[in-house]
Amino acid sequence: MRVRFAPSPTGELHIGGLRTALFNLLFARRHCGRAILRIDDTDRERSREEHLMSILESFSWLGLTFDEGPVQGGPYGPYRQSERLALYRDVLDKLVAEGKAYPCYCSAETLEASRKEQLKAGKTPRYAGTCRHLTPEEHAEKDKAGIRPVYRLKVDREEPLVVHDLIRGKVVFQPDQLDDFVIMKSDGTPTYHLASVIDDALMKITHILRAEEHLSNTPRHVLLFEALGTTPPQFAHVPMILAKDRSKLSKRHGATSVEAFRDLGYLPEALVNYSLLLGYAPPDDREHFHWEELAKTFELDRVAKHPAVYDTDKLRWMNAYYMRTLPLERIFEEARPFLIKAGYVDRTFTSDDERSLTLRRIDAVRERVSTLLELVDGLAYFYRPIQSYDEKGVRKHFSKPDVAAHLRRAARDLTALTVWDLDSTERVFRQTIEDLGISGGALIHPTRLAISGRTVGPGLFDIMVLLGKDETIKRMVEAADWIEAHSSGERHISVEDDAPSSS
RNA sequence: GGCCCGUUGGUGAAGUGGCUUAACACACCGCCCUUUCACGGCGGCAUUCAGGGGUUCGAAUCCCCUACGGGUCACCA
Repeated sequence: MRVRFAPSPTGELHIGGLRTALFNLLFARRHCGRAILRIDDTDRERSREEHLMSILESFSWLGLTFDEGPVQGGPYGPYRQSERLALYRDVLDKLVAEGKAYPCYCSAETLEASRKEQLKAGKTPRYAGTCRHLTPEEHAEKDKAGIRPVYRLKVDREEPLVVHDLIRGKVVFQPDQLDDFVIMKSDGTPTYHLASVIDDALMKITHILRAEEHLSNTPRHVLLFEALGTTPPQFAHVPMILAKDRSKLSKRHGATSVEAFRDLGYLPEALVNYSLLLGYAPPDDREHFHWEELAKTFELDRVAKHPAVYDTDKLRWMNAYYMRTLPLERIFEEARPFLIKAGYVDRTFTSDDERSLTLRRIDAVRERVSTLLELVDGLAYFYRPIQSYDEKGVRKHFSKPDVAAHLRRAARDLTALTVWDLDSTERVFRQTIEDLGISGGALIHPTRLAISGRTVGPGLFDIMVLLGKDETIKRMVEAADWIEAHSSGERHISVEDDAPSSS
């Protein structure tokens, strides 16, 4: 059992491509077969080396590996079609010699005109077969005139062509829909149809799992396999992925490639796991799993026939799950480039202490964010002075009469501490609250705002410990200064007091 | 326009003739937990399976038609 995923390097790895690749990998694992990665780069104009690199990098980042492919090689290489061009020529020559293919000199304009006409008449555009019966003399004449021909496959099918799709069931195509299609372009490179079929045959592919957009191409491929004297493999066409408005997912909908989601701070585990939930229903209610785990029970008949809408809300939820459950080191590894970019950490840590402190800070913040980008944001106040205090927080927590004094008092009490940990900070802080005779919230909330600038975040004492004694006290005093500086003049804002006030 | 595929809630979906007064998850709305946020827990959210006809004792599940959505008709893959 052999399957292949065959992207063309004309762009980054698309989110739909990822899922198709995943299904191939799953299917191969399930049946102890081999998964092949093949690069279909016969389009000289649009194929780019950088895109190939980007696709390979995406797979490696996702932790997905194929059994054979351009990087690891294999017995059926090379795995880039651009390196197999001679092969296709040989096959074409053979087809021509056998009378199964012929050169066509029709101009693009003529063909286009004919196509338009047929379309207008409500018919399926088909090639008229003009060049089919050209004599050798006429060939020579055209060649001499410098016309570079394309080659077409001679199609004489009269019976309906039936495809037994493993996902869709029986699909019938009528012979009047088929025509002599182009298999070799005038520049000597094969069309997708030719190259793909030759390689699938040569690479002994047994099952083709690909996107639904290829369903209509399948009859052509079956015809080619037959012309080659090979039995066609089995086909399975997976449904497409749509955007929220039910149209085809495109750039205007935001991120559509693996790379783009990576830049937005999504984790490979989440991207892969979520992709698997689209158009596929695991046998049980579990939603979190590694793809290799799902492979154990993977069945094509559980793949949906209808397209699915990509729901980034659910992706976020999935990502948040992995943010808080993956090993801390894993999160750190993925967060690192983001932290460096933000300037919070160096490429190389100056000390182990600094590294472990960063790890602890990440651990405190990660369970309340959904993406790595949000993680970086949630870490900001540990690495940067406070830019501003949350506005709503100021109204709510900085406007009460004695806050500044309370903050100073708490700062002073904390200064006495020699051991700066969770227990001691909380003990002293609670004592201050008691001494002041106020409610816990009346001091906790202003302090949180003072040292983080925010009203939300990890537990207050966690923040204190992770921020360090000096910085904590400094920020409390600064906040007290700030409050006093901003409370002069008209300061009769009556604030809705939800915390029971002092006695 | 021809051909092909599809249609269960805002979204992903379970469901393959009676066990369904349609699972589960995301989102949303309440409540609880909590110094905040998040996590977690509990509850609410489709009188109905695009619409209409049939078949059947019985249909979301089988058949037909209509509507809608998508794919494809390239010297792109």
